[in-house]
Amino acid sequence: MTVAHTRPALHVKSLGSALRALRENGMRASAARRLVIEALLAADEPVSAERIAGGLDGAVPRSDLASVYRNLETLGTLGLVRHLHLGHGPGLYELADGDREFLVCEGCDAIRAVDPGELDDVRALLRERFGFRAGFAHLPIAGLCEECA
Amino acid sequence: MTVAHTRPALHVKSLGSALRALRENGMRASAARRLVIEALLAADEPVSAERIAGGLDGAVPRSDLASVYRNLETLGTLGLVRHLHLGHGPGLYELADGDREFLVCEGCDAIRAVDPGELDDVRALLRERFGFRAGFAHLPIAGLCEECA
DNA sequence: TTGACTGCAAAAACTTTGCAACGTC
DNA sequence: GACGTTGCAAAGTTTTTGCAGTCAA
Repeated sequence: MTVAHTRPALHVKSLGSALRALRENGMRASAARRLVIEALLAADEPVSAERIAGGLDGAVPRSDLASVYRNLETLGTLGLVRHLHLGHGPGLYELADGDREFLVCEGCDAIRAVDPGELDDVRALLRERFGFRAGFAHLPIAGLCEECA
Repeated sequence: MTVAHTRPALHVKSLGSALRALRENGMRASAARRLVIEALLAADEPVSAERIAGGLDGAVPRSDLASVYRNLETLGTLGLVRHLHLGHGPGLYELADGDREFLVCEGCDAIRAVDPGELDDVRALLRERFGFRAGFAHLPIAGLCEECA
């Protein structure tokens, strides 16, 4: 693993483009990796490693959990996959082209996904005040939704 | 555990006030609970359950890890203790009167604590735009600090 | 005296690692 | 053919649970 830790997201649109990105970085386009990418393409929301290995309830073939973790990590360092924590429970993963950011309600656990632009002035305010570049894709904004407040 | 899940923070200033809050809610002021509260008073930063049970390097007596977890949970439902996640690693705990909120840099893992008022207009913006009451004490704002950006 | 609470032990939940066999380049 | 990668098993880390005994009210 000689790949730099932080990379710009690569915006994967298809299995093919992801496999190409792997090969361009000197890694192999193995069957196990194909499966992880297919699962993430099939899921329309962030999913756990366990769920990917389980085949997303039949949407893709089941696979080995340890390999799934290893490949999520590998794909992450390439910038193809992003790791998220929405509340408790296991870590979740999504393709990096899903550029949404998240608000989670700590009252009812509802997750609201918003497009990146919608948080730009929140980001601007934080940058101006603290010199801090905030991102809400890995860690969401936590709080209370309208109903729970 | 018949206590409501969400409560206003109780602002514990001393061991005595915390024990009083326990008794007023029909719970017992046991030695194990005293120890957890003493540890949190002694720590000047969020600490893990493991570290509390370990006695904070001699600052307080060691105690049983399972009981520490149980009591952190209990004190949490009373609003005396808050549970935080700053990055990876174990969950952290602090007294609820430590009302600071956090920014964590995902580049260098630096944690910056800020006073609650400093994020009020970020909060106002989020409330206006999304009807969402954000809080950054349980989950911090993640991003990149000035040096890492 | 009563039953909430404890400490210990065991297990559950999540993730990582070691290693021989395998499959991609 | 070389070696990156896999699948299985085992272990690591963090948190929860069961239970008989203990202690606060």
